[in-house]
Amino acid sequence: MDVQEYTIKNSSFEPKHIFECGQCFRWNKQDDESYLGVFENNVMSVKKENDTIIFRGKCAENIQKVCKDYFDLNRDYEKIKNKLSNVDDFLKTSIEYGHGIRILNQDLWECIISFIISANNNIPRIKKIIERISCKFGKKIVFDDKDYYTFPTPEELSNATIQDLRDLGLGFRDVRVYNTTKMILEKQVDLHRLEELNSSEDIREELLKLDGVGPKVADCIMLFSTLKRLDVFPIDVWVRRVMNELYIKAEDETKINKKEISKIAEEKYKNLAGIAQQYLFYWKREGA
DNA sequence: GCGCAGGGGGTCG
DNA sequence: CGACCCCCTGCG
Repeated sequence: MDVQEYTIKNSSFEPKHIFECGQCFRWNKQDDESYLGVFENNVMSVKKENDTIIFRGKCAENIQKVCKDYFDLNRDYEKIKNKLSNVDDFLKTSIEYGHGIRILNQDLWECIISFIISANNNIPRIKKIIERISCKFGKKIVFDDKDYYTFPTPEELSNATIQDLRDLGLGFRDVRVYNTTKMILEKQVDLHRLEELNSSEDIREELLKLDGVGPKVADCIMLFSTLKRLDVFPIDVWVRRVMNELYIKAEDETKINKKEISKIAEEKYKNLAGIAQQYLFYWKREGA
């Protein structure tokens, strides 16, 4: 397909907030402040000019449909923000700071592998590893005379040996990615069935079977992928830090029980805990 | 500038 | 609870 364009006006859409709140790894800021990314079989540029969002890209389907799905455009974030702002002033402040955040509907498989790679790792390196995996095992898409590469399908990634993965810089995560790819390909964990499960607990239980997927990674996968479990509350070092500062105030935050944090999140944020997490995370990491 | 510790979106045994 | 591969970052 050719290059397509689509524009919208939306008060809850800020490219910087969306792409730098830590949910995705393949969007990069360009010189003109736009963001360029590859997702599924699409390459896209997203630019905000005044109050208009301009999407321009090479898409496998109609760009409007692609954007609505991926950017979660049918969800009313104004309503969500109003609701969460009433919880307390901390959250209200963080929402004002990251008012343009949206939780993307990312490909489940890509999310699984990406967050396995994120374990005990830093973001610049995570991004580079994912880029190298895509270049080596994904499919090429040409956009504006430049080459881009899709994230490989399970079949495509199954061509990688453990040594291939090690050479791409995965470190000790090579075996985890290798095993998980195999498990998914052999349907020891069936991703299609996962989409049909109702309770987050049931989904988490399945995801935890995958090598390299622990509680934190499982929660990220559930929140940031098409599984869209907005009720889960991934707890990493940053969230632990901010929750301690705001509510718990323990001397040594590393000693806080995760259950204590989960309980507070559930009580305060209820079924929107995951979105609240993103506002808090972004606020803490970027700003305050 | 360069070299060297410190530590990172956690998970596993 | 310690190790884990790599390398990104900060400081001397």
